[in-house]
Amino acid sequence: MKSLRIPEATITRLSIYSRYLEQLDKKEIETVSSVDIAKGVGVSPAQVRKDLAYFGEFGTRGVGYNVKDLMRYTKRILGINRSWNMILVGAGNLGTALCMYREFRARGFHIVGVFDNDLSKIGKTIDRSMDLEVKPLEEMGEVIKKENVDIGIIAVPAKAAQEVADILVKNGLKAILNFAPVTVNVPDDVRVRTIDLSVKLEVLTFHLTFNEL
Amino acid sequence: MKSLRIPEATITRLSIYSRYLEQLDKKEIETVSSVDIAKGVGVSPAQVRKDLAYFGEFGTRGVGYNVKDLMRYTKRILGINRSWNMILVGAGNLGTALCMYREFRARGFHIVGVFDNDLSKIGKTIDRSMDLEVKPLEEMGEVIKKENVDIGIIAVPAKAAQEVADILVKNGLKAILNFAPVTVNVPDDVRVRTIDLSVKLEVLTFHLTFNEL
DNA sequence: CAATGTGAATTTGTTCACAGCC
DNA sequence: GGCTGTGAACAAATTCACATTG
Repeated sequence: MKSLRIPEATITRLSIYSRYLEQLDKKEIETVSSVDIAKGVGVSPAQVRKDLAYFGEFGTRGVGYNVKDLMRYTKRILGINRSWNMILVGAGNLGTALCMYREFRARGFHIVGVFDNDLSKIGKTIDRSMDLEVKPLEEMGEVIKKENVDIGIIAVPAKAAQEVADILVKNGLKAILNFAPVTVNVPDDVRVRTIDLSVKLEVLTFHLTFNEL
Repeated sequence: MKSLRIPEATITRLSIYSRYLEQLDKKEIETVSSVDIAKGVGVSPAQVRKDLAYFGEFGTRGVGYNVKDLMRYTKRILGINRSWNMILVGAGNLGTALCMYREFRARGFHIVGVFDNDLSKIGKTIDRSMDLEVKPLEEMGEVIKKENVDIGIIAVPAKAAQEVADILVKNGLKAILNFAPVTVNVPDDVRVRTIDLSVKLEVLTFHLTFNEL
Protein backbone atom coordinates (compact mmCIF):
# COMPACT_ATOMS: atom_id res chain seq x y z
CA MET A 1 0.00 0.00 0.00
CA LYS A 2 1.51 3.27 -1.16
CA SER A 3 0.12 6.70 -0.61
CA LEU A 4 1.42 8.61 -3.60
CA ARG A 5 -0.76 10.93 -5.59
CA ILE A 6 -3.27 8.84 -7.44
CA PRO A 7 -3.77 9.44 -11.16
CA GLU A 8 -7.24 10.59 -12.13
CA ALA A 9 -7.21 7.88 -14.78
CA THR A 10 -6.84 5.31 -12.03
CA ILE A 11 -9.92 6.61 -10.27
CA THR A 12 -11.88 6.58 -13.50
CA ARG A 13 -10.87 3.00 -14.15
CA LEU A 14 -11.67 2.01 -10.59
CA SER A 15 -15.21 3.21 -11.20
CA ILE A 16 -15.34 1.09 -14.33
CA TYR A 17 -13.93 -1.98 -12.59
CA SER A 18 -16.44 -1.44 -9.83
CA ARG A 19 -19.38 -1.62 -12.17
CA TYR A 20 -17.91 -4.54 -14.04
CA LEU A 21 -17.59 -6.39 -10.73
CA GLU A 22 -21.24 -5.63 -10.06
CA GLN A 23 -22.11 -7.32 -13.35
CA LEU A 24 -20.02 -10.37 -12.45
CA ASP A 25 -21.60 -10.52 -9.04
CA LYS A 26 -25.07 -10.49 -10.57
CA LYS A 27 -24.00 -13.46 -12.68
CA GLU A 28 -22.93 -15.11 -9.41
CA ILE A 29 -19.29 -15.32 -10.47
CA GLU A 30 -17.22 -15.57 -7.31
CA THR A 31 -13.61 -15.20 -8.38
CA VAL A 32 -11.96 -13.08 -11.03
CA SER A 33 -8.38 -12.51 -12.18
CA SER A 34 -6.76 -9.29 -13.31
CA VAL A 35 -6.73 -10.81 -16.80
CA ASP A 36 -10.51 -11.31 -16.70
CA ILE A 37 -11.18 -7.78 -15.51
CA ALA A 38 -8.77 -6.40 -18.08
CA LYS A 39 -10.56 -8.24 -20.90
CA GLY A 40 -13.92 -7.15 -19.59
CA VAL A 41 -13.19 -3.46 -19.56
CA GLY A 42 -10.50 -3.15 -22.23
CA VAL A 43 -7.29 -2.36 -20.37
CA SER A 44 -4.12 -4.35 -19.61
CA PRO A 45 -3.95 -6.81 -16.71
CA ALA A 46 -0.89 -5.01 -15.30
CA GLN A 47 -2.92 -1.82 -15.31
CA VAL A 48 -5.65 -3.42 -13.26
CA ARG A 49 -3.17 -4.69 -10.69
CA LYS A 50 -1.30 -1.39 -10.51
CA ASP A 51 -4.52 0.56 -10.07
CA LEU A 52 -5.63 -1.65 -7.21
CA ALA A 53 -2.15 -1.59 -5.66
CA TYR A 54 -2.55 2.11 -4.91
CA PHE A 55 -5.11 1.18 -2.31
CA GLY A 56 -4.06 -2.14 -0.88
CA GLU A 57 -3.67 -5.85 -1.52
CA PHE A 58 -7.03 -7.28 -2.37
CA GLY A 59 -6.17 -10.50 -4.17
CA THR A 60 -4.81 -13.93 -3.44
CA ARG A 61 -1.74 -15.04 -5.40
CA GLY A 62 -2.40 -18.01 -7.56
CA VAL A 63 -6.14 -17.44 -7.26
CA GLY A 64 -7.30 -13.93 -8.11
CA TYR A 65 -9.82 -11.66 -6.48
CA ASN A 66 -13.03 -12.43 -4.69
CA VAL A 67 -15.69 -10.61 -6.69
CA LYS A 68 -17.94 -9.56 -3.82
CA ASP A 69 -15.02 -8.38 -1.70
CA LEU A 70 -13.31 -6.46 -4.46
CA MET A 71 -16.63 -4.88 -5.39
CA ARG A 72 -17.04 -3.68 -1.84
CA TYR A 73 -13.47 -2.41 -1.65
CA THR A 74 -13.74 -0.44 -4.88
CA LYS A 75 -17.04 1.07 -3.79
CA ARG A 76 -15.56 2.03 -0.46
CA ILE A 77 -12.57 3.66 -2.17
CA LEU A 78 -14.81 5.60 -4.53
CA GLY A 79 -16.96 6.71 -1.64
CA ILE A 80 -20.08 5.00 -2.95
CA ASN A 81 -20.63 2.65 -0.06
CA ARG A 82 -23.27 5.21 0.83
CA SER A 83 -25.71 7.34 -1.13
CA TRP A 84 -25.22 10.95 -2.19
CA ASN A 85 -27.72 13.75 -2.61
CA MET A 86 -27.39 16.16 -5.49
CA ILE A 87 -29.15 19.22 -6.79
CA LEU A 88 -29.50 20.14 -10.40
CA VAL A 89 -29.65 23.60 -11.92
CA GLY A 90 -31.28 23.98 -15.32
CA ALA A 91 -34.60 22.33 -16.07
CA GLY A 92 -34.18 22.17 -19.82
CA ASN A 93 -34.10 19.01 -21.87
CA LEU A 94 -30.78 17.81 -20.57
CA GLY A 95 -31.64 18.65 -16.99
CA THR A 96 -34.93 16.83 -17.23
CA ALA A 97 -33.27 13.78 -18.75
CA LEU A 98 -30.69 13.71 -15.99
CA CYS A 99 -33.45 13.78 -13.38
CA MET A 100 -35.01 10.73 -14.94
CA TYR A 101 -31.73 8.92 -15.51
CA ARG A 102 -32.12 5.65 -13.62
CA GLU A 103 -28.43 4.76 -13.64
CA PHE A 104 -27.75 7.53 -11.12
CA ARG A 105 -30.14 6.12 -8.60
CA ALA A 106 -28.84 2.61 -9.21
CA ARG A 107 -25.39 3.78 -8.11
CA GLY A 108 -26.70 5.70 -5.11
CA PHE A 109 -26.90 9.22 -6.57
CA HIS A 110 -30.13 11.05 -5.86
CA ILE A 111 -31.31 14.33 -7.28
CA VAL A 112 -33.26 15.95 -4.48
CA GLY A 113 -33.77 19.42 -5.93
CA VAL A 114 -34.14 21.04 -9.34
CA PHE A 115 -33.68 24.75 -9.85
CA ASP A 116 -34.24 27.16 -12.67
CA ASN A 117 -34.91 30.88 -12.85
CA ASP A 118 -37.10 30.60 -15.93
CA LEU A 119 -40.55 31.59 -14.66
CA SER A 120 -42.24 29.33 -17.18
CA LYS A 121 -40.50 26.34 -15.61
CA ILE A 122 -40.81 27.09 -11.91
CA GLY A 123 -43.46 25.01 -10.24
CA LYS A 124 -43.49 22.34 -12.89
CA THR A 125 -43.09 18.76 -11.77
CA ILE A 126 -40.14 17.05 -13.40
CA ASP A 127 -40.29 13.57 -12.08
CA ARG A 128 -43.70 12.66 -10.77
CA SER A 129 -42.47 9.50 -9.11
CA MET A 130 -39.83 11.44 -7.21
CA ASP A 131 -42.01 14.42 -6.48
CA LEU A 132 -39.46 16.81 -7.96
CA GLU A 133 -40.68 20.31 -8.60
CA VAL A 134 -38.66 23.08 -10.24
CA LYS A 135 -37.81 25.83 -7.75
CA PRO A 136 -36.22 29.25 -8.10
CA LEU A 137 -32.49 29.44 -7.34
CA GLU A 138 -33.08 31.41 -4.17
CA GLU A 139 -34.44 28.30 -2.51
CA MET A 140 -31.27 26.36 -3.18
CA GLY A 141 -29.58 27.02 0.15
CA GLU A 142 -32.56 25.74 2.04
CA VAL A 143 -32.68 22.46 0.12
CA ILE A 144 -28.93 21.93 0.38
CA LYS A 145 -29.08 22.21 4.14
CA LYS A 146 -32.25 20.24 4.65
CA GLU A 147 -31.33 17.39 2.33
CA ASN A 148 -27.62 17.26 3.07
CA VAL A 149 -26.58 17.90 -0.50
CA ASP A 150 -22.93 17.52 -1.49
CA ILE A 151 -22.98 17.67 -5.28
CA GLY A 152 -24.32 20.24 -7.73
CA ILE A 153 -25.05 19.60 -11.38
CA ILE A 154 -24.93 22.41 -13.91
CA ALA A 155 -27.23 21.86 -16.87
CA VAL A 156 -27.71 25.42 -18.07
CA PRO A 157 -26.48 27.10 -21.28
CA ALA A 158 -22.79 28.05 -21.46
CA LYS A 159 -23.32 31.73 -20.76
CA ALA A 160 -25.10 31.08 -17.47
CA ALA A 161 -22.71 28.37 -16.25
CA GLN A 162 -20.19 30.54 -14.42
CA GLU A 163 -22.89 32.42 -12.57
CA VAL A 164 -24.53 29.17 -11.51
CA ALA A 165 -21.16 27.76 -10.43
CA ASP A 166 -20.62 30.82 -8.26
CA ILE A 167 -23.99 30.30 -6.60
CA LEU A 168 -23.28 26.62 -5.97
CA VAL A 169 -19.95 27.54 -4.40
CA LYS A 170 -21.53 30.27 -2.32
CA ASN A 171 -23.95 27.69 -0.99
CA GLY A 172 -21.07 25.56 0.21
CA LEU A 173 -20.93 22.77 -2.38
CA LYS A 174 -17.47 21.30 -2.96
CA ALA A 175 -18.23 19.12 -5.95
CA ILE A 176 -19.77 20.14 -9.27
CA LEU A 177 -20.64 18.18 -12.36
CA ASN A 178 -20.78 20.63 -15.23
CA PHE A 179 -22.56 19.90 -18.50
CA ALA A 180 -22.13 23.39 -19.92
CA PRO A 181 -19.55 23.50 -22.70
CA VAL A 182 -17.39 26.06 -21.00
CA THR A 183 -14.59 26.17 -18.42
CA VAL A 184 -15.91 27.32 -15.06
CA ASN A 185 -13.65 28.84 -12.44
CA VAL A 186 -14.01 27.86 -8.81
CA PRO A 187 -11.88 28.10 -5.67
CA ASP A 188 -9.17 25.46 -5.18
CA ASP A 189 -11.12 23.48 -2.63
CA VAL A 190 -14.02 22.92 -5.03
CA ARG A 191 -13.87 20.12 -7.60
CA VAL A 192 -15.44 20.49 -11.00
CA ARG A 193 -15.71 17.80 -13.62
CA THR A 194 -17.02 18.87 -16.98
CA ILE A 195 -18.82 16.56 -19.34
CA ASP A 196 -18.70 18.22 -22.70
CA LEU A 197 -20.73 16.24 -25.18
CA SER A 198 -19.54 18.10 -28.27
CA VAL A 199 -15.89 17.63 -27.35
CA LYS A 200 -16.33 13.86 -27.44
CA LEU A 201 -17.97 14.10 -30.84
CA GLU A 202 -15.11 16.22 -32.11
CA VAL A 203 -12.57 13.64 -31.00
CA LEU A 204 -14.51 11.22 -33.18
CA THR A 205 -14.64 13.52 -36.20
CA PHE A 206 -10.95 14.22 -35.82
CA HIS A 207 -10.27 10.53 -36.21
CA LEU A 208 -12.80 10.18 -39.02
CA THR A 209 -11.00 12.98 -40.81
CA PHE A 210 -7.38 11.96 -40.16
CA ASN A 211 -7.81 8.32 -40.90
CA GLU A 212 -4.72 7.03 -39.11
CA LEU A 213 -5.69 3.85 -37.28
CA MET B 1 5.06 20.61 -38.26
CA LYS B 2 5.64 17.11 -36.92
CA SER B 3 3.61 14.07 -37.66
CA LEU B 4 4.03 12.04 -34.51
CA ARG B 5 1.16 10.28 -32.86
CA ILE B 6 -1.06 12.93 -31.36
CA PRO B 7 -2.20 12.52 -27.77
CA GLU B 8 -5.93 12.19 -27.30
CA ALA B 9 -5.68 14.88 -24.63
CA THR B 10 -4.35 17.25 -27.28
CA ILE B 11 -7.38 16.63 -29.47
CA THR B 12 -9.71 17.15 -26.55
CA ARG B 13 -8.01 20.43 -25.71
CA LEU B 14 -8.08 21.52 -29.33
CA SER B 15 -11.83 21.16 -29.26
CA ILE B 16 -11.95 23.30 -26.15
CA TYR B 17 -9.65 25.95 -27.65
CA SER B 18 -11.80 25.94 -30.72
CA ARG B 19 -14.91 26.81 -28.83
CA TYR B 20 -13.12 29.38 -26.75
CA LEU B 21 -11.94 31.04 -29.95
CA GLU B 22 -15.53 31.09 -31.11
CA GLN B 23 -16.44 33.01 -27.97
CA LEU B 24 -13.64 35.48 -28.54
CA ASP B 25 -14.65 35.91 -32.13
CA LYS B 26 -18.22 36.70 -31.10
CA LYS B 27 -16.80 39.40 -28.85
CA GLU B 28 -14.95 40.70 -31.91
CA ILE B 29 -11.56 40.11 -30.36
CA GLU B 30 -9.06 39.82 -33.18
CA THR B 31 -5.81 38.67 -31.63
CA VAL B 32 -5.06 36.29 -28.81
CA SER B 33 -1.90 34.97 -27.16
CA SER B 34 -1.21 31.50 -25.85
CA VAL B 35 -1.31 33.03 -22.38
CA ASP B 36 -4.83 34.36 -22.99
CA ILE B 37 -6.10 31.04 -24.29
CA ALA B 38 -4.43 29.21 -21.42
CA LYS B 39 -6.15 31.45 -18.88
CA GLY B 40 -9.46 31.12 -20.66
CA VAL B 41 -9.58 27.35 -20.62
CA GLY B 42 -7.41 26.49 -17.61
CA VAL B 43 -4.22 24.99 -19.02
CA SER B 44 -0.62 26.21 -19.30
CA PRO B 45 0.50 28.51 -22.13
CA ALA B 46 3.24 26.04 -23.12
CA GLN B 47 0.58 23.39 -23.44
CA VAL B 48 -1.43 25.52 -25.81
CA ARG B 49 1.59 26.15 -28.01
CA LYS B 50 2.70 22.51 -27.97
CA ASP B 51 -0.77 21.33 -28.86
CA LEU B 52 -0.98 23.67 -31.81
CA ALA B 53 2.58 22.80 -32.87
CA TYR B 54 1.48 19.26 -33.72
CA PHE B 55 -0.42 20.70 -36.63
CA GLY B 56 1.54 23.68 -37.87
CA GLU B 57 2.63 27.20 -37.15
CA PHE B 58 -0.41 29.36 -36.75
CA GLY B 59 0.88 32.34 -34.82
CA THR B 60 3.06 35.38 -35.31
CA ARG B 61 6.02 35.80 -32.97
CA GLY B 62 5.73 38.89 -30.88
CA VAL B 63 2.02 39.19 -31.68
CA GLY B 64 0.01 36.05 -31.02
CA TYR B 65 -2.69 34.35 -33.03
CA ASN B 66 -5.36 35.79 -35.23
CA VAL B 67 -8.60 34.64 -33.62
CA LYS B 68 -10.60 34.07 -36.80
CA ASP B 69 -7.76 32.23 -38.51
CA LEU B 70 -6.93 30.03 -35.57
CA MET B 71 -10.60 29.24 -35.12
CA ARG B 72 -10.78 28.09 -38.71
CA TYR B 73 -7.59 26.05 -38.41
CA THR B 74 -8.73 24.27 -35.27
CA LYS B 75 -12.08 23.50 -36.84
CA ARG B 76 -10.40 22.17 -39.93
CA ILE B 77 -8.13 19.95 -37.83
CA LEU B 78 -11.05 18.61 -35.83
CA GLY B 79 -12.97 17.94 -39.03
CA ILE B 80 -15.75 20.33 -38.14
CA ASN B 81 -15.34 22.69 -41.04
CA ARG B 82 -18.35 20.79 -42.36
CA SER B 83 -21.46 19.31 -40.80
CA TRP B 84 -21.94 15.71 -39.73
CA ASN B 85 -25.04 13.57 -39.71
CA MET B 86 -25.67 11.20 -36.85
CA ILE B 87 -28.26 8.64 -35.86
CA LEU B 88 -29.31 7.89 -32.34
CA VAL B 89 -30.47 4.58 -30.93
CA GLY B 90 -32.61 4.64 -27.82
CA ALA B 91 -35.54 7.02 -27.53
CA GLY B 92 -35.63 7.14 -23.74
CA ASN B 93 -35.12 10.24 -21.65
CA LEU B 94 -31.48 10.63 -22.45
CA GLY B 95 -31.97 9.94 -26.14
CA THR B 96 -34.77 12.48 -26.33
CA ALA B 97 -32.69 15.10 -24.53
CA LEU B 98 -29.79 14.53 -26.91
CA CYS B 99 -32.09 15.04 -29.87
CA MET B 100 -33.14 18.40 -28.53
CA TYR B 101 -29.65 19.43 -27.44
CA ARG B 102 -29.01 22.66 -29.31
CA GLU B 103 -25.26 22.69 -28.78
CA PHE B 104 -24.87 19.79 -31.18
CA ARG B 105 -26.50 21.66 -34.01
CA ALA B 106 -24.55 24.80 -33.17
CA ARG B 107 -21.33 22.85 -33.78
CA GLY B 108 -22.59 21.21 -36.98
CA PHE B 109 -23.79 17.88 -35.60
CA HIS B 110 -27.22 16.80 -36.80
CA ILE B 111 -29.29 13.90 -35.60
CA VAL B 112 -31.15 12.72 -38.67
CA GLY B 113 -32.62 9.49 -37.37
CA VAL B 114 -33.83 8.05 -34.08
CA PHE B 115 -34.30 4.34 -33.57
CA ASP B 116 -35.80 2.17 -30.90
CA ASN B 117 -37.32 -1.28 -30.87
CA ASP B 118 -39.82 -0.46 -28.15
CA LEU B 119 -43.18 -0.65 -29.93
CA SER B 120 -44.66 1.98 -27.63
CA LYS B 121 -42.08 4.45 -28.89
CA ILE B 122 -42.01 3.72 -32.60
CA GLY B 123 -43.86 6.33 -34.61
CA LYS B 124 -43.65 8.98 -31.94
CA THR B 125 -42.29 12.34 -32.94
CA ILE B 126 -39.29 13.37 -30.87
CA ASP B 127 -38.47 16.78 -32.15
CA ARG B 128 -41.34 18.41 -33.93
CA SER B 129 -39.19 21.16 -35.34
CA MET B 130 -36.81 18.66 -36.87
CA ASP B 131 -39.48 16.23 -37.96
CA LEU B 132 -37.81 13.35 -36.15
CA GLU B 133 -39.87 10.23 -35.76
CA VAL B 134 -38.78 7.11 -33.89
CA LYS B 135 -38.23 4.19 -36.26
CA PRO B 136 -37.53 0.50 -35.75
CA LEU B 137 -33.88 -0.53 -35.95
CA GLU B 138 -34.44 -2.38 -39.22
CA GLU B 139 -34.79 0.93 -41.03
CA MET B 140 -31.40 2.11 -39.86
CA GLY B 141 -29.45 1.00 -42.94
CA GLU B 142 -31.75 2.92 -45.20
CA VAL B 143 -31.40 6.16 -43.26
CA ILE B 144 -27.62 5.82 -42.97
CA LYS B 145 -27.30 5.51 -46.72
CA LYS B 146 -29.84 8.14 -47.64
CA GLU B 147 -28.64 10.75 -45.18
CA ASN B 148 -24.92 10.01 -45.37
CA VAL B 149 -24.58 9.23 -41.70
CA ASP B 150 -21.11 8.77 -40.17
CA ILE B 151 -21.73 8.71 -36.46
CA GLY B 152 -23.96 6.56 -34.27
CA ILE B 153 -25.05 7.41 -30.75
CA ILE B 154 -25.93 4.70 -28.27
CA ALA B 155 -28.45 5.80 -25.65
CA VAL B 156 -29.90 2.47 -24.59
CA PRO B 157 -29.55 0.61 -21.28
CA ALA B 158 -26.24 -1.16 -20.58
CA LYS B 159 -27.47 -4.63 -21.40
CA ALA B 160 -28.57 -3.65 -24.91
CA ALA B 161 -25.49 -1.56 -25.75
CA GLN B 162 -23.27 -4.28 -27.22
CA GLU B 163 -26.05 -5.52 -29.44
CA VAL B 164 -26.75 -2.01 -30.69
CA ALA B 165 -23.02 -1.41 -31.26
CA ASP B 166 -22.89 -4.57 -33.38
CA ILE B 167 -25.78 -3.32 -35.49
CA LEU B 168 -24.17 0.10 -35.95
CA VAL B 169 -20.94 -1.58 -37.04
CA LYS B 170 -22.78 -3.93 -39.37
CA ASN B 171 -24.33 -0.88 -40.99
CA GLY B 172 -20.90 0.52 -41.72
CA LEU B 173 -20.51 3.25 -39.11
CA LYS B 174 -16.93 3.89 -38.01
CA ALA B 175 -17.59 6.26 -35.12
CA ILE B 176 -19.78 5.65 -32.09
CA LEU B 177 -20.62 7.81 -29.11
CA ASN B 178 -21.71 5.51 -26.32
CA PHE B 179 -23.72 6.68 -23.34
CA ALA B 180 -24.30 3.21 -21.94
CA PRO B 181 -22.26 2.56 -18.81
CA VAL B 182 -20.48 -0.45 -20.23
CA THR B 183 -17.46 -1.24 -22.38
CA VAL B 184 -18.53 -2.11 -25.92
CA ASN B 185 -16.32 -4.16 -28.21
CA VAL B 186 -15.94 -3.16 -31.84
CA PRO B 187 -13.47 -3.93 -34.65
CA ASP B 188 -10.20 -1.99 -34.70
CA ASP B 189 -11.28 0.34 -37.48
CA VAL B 190 -14.27 1.59 -35.49
CA ARG B 191 -13.85 4.33 -32.89
CA VAL B 192 -15.95 4.37 -29.76
CA ARG B 193 -15.95 7.07 -27.14
CA THR B 194 -17.94 6.39 -24.03
CA ILE B 195 -19.51 9.10 -21.92
CA ASP B 196 -20.22 7.52 -18.60
CA LEU B 197 -22.11 9.94 -16.42
CA SER B 198 -21.83 7.92 -13.22
CA VAL B 199 -18.06 7.53 -13.60
CA LYS B 200 -17.64 11.29 -13.50
CA LEU B 201 -19.75 11.50 -10.37
CA GLU B 202 -17.67 8.80 -8.75
CA VAL B 203 -14.49 10.71 -9.44
CA LEU B 204 -16.11 13.54 -7.50
CA THR B 205 -17.19 11.36 -4.59
CA PHE B 206 -13.73 9.85 -4.46
CA HIS B 207 -12.31 13.30 -3.89
CA LEU B 208 -15.08 14.25 -1.48
CA THR B 209 -14.22 11.16 0.52
CA PHE B 210 -10.42 11.34 0.38
CA ASN B 211 -10.12 14.98 1.15
CA GLU B 212 -6.60 15.52 -0.18
CA LEU B 213 -6.59 18.81 -2.06
C1' DC C 1 1.87 -23.48 -10.39
C1' DA C 2 -1.06 -19.81 -11.29
C1' DA C 3 -1.85 -15.22 -10.50
C1' DT C 4 -0.72 -11.29 -7.48
C1' DG C 5 2.14 -7.36 -6.27
C1' DT C 6 5.90 -4.43 -7.47
C1' DG C 7 10.49 -2.36 -8.63
C1' DA C 8 12.68 -1.27 -12.94
C1' DA C 9 12.36 -0.09 -17.75
C1' DT C 10 9.87 2.19 -21.02
C1' DT C 11 6.75 5.09 -23.06
C1' DT C 12 3.98 9.03 -23.07
C1' DG C 13 2.84 13.62 -21.91
C1' DT C 14 3.99 18.18 -19.87
C1' DT C 15 6.85 21.97 -18.60
C1' DC C 16 11.00 24.69 -19.08
C1' DA C 17 13.77 27.89 -21.11
C1' DC C 18 15.45 30.12 -24.78
C1' DA C 19 16.54 30.88 -29.74
C1' DG C 20 14.15 32.91 -33.49
C1' DC C 21 11.28 36.15 -35.50
C1' DC C 22 8.01 39.88 -36.27
C1' DG D 1 10.09 43.90 -26.67
C1' DG D 2 7.01 40.35 -26.82
C1' DC D 3 5.33 36.11 -28.00
C1' DT D 4 5.83 31.99 -30.79
C1' DG D 5 7.88 27.50 -31.69
C1' DT D 6 10.72 23.82 -30.07
C1' DG D 7 14.51 20.83 -28.33
C1' DA D 8 15.86 19.35 -24.00
C1' DA D 9 14.64 18.30 -19.21
C1' DC D 10 11.35 16.60 -16.44
C1' DA D 11 7.29 14.23 -14.69
C1' DA D 12 3.74 10.98 -15.01
C1' DA D 13 1.67 6.89 -16.45
C1' DT D 14 1.97 2.39 -18.36
C1' DT D 15 4.08 -1.92 -19.32
C1' DC D 16 7.41 -5.42 -18.36
C1' DA D 17 9.17 -9.14 -16.00
C1' DC D 18 9.81 -11.65 -12.16
C1' DA D 19 10.11 -12.68 -7.23
C1' DT D 20 6.60 -14.01 -4.08
C1' DT D 21 3.02 -16.56 -2.13
C1' DG D 22 -1.28 -19.23 -1.12
